[in-house]
Amino acid sequence: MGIRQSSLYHHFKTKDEILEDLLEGTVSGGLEFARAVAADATGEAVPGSRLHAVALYDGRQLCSARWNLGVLYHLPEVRSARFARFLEDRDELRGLYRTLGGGLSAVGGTGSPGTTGGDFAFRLVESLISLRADGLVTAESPQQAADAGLVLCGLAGRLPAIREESAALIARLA
Amino acid sequence: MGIRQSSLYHHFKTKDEILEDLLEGTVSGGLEFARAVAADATGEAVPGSRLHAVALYDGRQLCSARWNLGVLYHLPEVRSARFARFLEDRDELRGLYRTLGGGLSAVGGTGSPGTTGGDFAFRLVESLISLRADGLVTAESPQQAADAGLVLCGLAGRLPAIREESAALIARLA
DNA sequence: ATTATCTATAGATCTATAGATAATGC
DNA sequence: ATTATCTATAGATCTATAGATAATGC
Repeated sequence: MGIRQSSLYHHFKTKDEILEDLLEGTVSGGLEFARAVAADATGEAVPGSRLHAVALYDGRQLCSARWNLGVLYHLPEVRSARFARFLEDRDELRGLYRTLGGGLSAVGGTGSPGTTGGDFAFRLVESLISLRADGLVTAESPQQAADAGLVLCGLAGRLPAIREESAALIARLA
Repeated sequence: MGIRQSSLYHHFKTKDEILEDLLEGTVSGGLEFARAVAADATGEAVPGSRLHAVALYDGRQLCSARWNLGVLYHLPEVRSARFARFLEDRDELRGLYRTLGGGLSAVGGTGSPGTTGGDFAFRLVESLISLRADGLVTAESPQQAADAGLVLCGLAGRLPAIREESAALIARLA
């Protein structure tokens, strides 16, 4: 038995404040890493390596964190203004996926402005939350999700080189 | 103002029974269609067309249903035995995605037994729930999700033909 | 001395029932 | 006559506070 329910109110004013903290913890690490990758002057030798690194780092975090807190994303109260900070951070992260994905997509055919490969990569990484809730996550799940995201950017052919540079980026910037 | 909270208990015994009904409604249509597609003796002229049809039908349903009830999937009580029926149905649907996907994947390289294209298609379709919760669904979202699933089955090259046969399957079997 | 936990509980909210009232279908 | 809704509310559960007790750091 850990701590009593009421003792939490010594550290937090309200239940929403606890929730905000938990939610923030699910994005802060990934966002910080994504910012570092995007800001890195070295860039990437193989296009897509940076997106892959961000997706892999983020996915690993979602799968290995003590609790599967991504399941909280769908609580109705989360869409209220009180959680603006979390929502903005998650939105910034989505934007970085989009940017690093280069705005291209292997889907959609000709000139559809719609969903980019970066968007799909973001969604595939977040789908690890459901996979984990279903008890289906394996050690390879984050890697496979990141790989799939890159395939949807139309970069299937360069996956081996991308994986290599992605691993190096994580080693250097994480 | 619709109906009073207490009036619901004329139709349902408990709150969990209401929840079970709502959850069931999110899978029953898609599952029924997927069963029909899988059982259809005609088969498919182009591999992947049936998976595409199932994904498209399912995704449209998730995006156009009156309420975005997929957000209920992550409620903690849903993983309890009381909701076995819903969980089994959703699992059967996942299995049909896998079967129709042919067990192949455009990711994973050589001989990894892991995630198949069908699994990814299932996850991409369910990611429409989060997309809708974020207010980002457009008219093309279900089509793009289905297309992306097929790309992850390694069938990007045959997408135009697949789209065509998928549409015909939906027209015939839905 | 300060910070963190505990027990106990007030007040708010949620779930489900009872019984009255309204609507529907022979 | 049966089925569906409503109001009112009992009892359960949840949120947050008060005040006592324990742990920590000078």
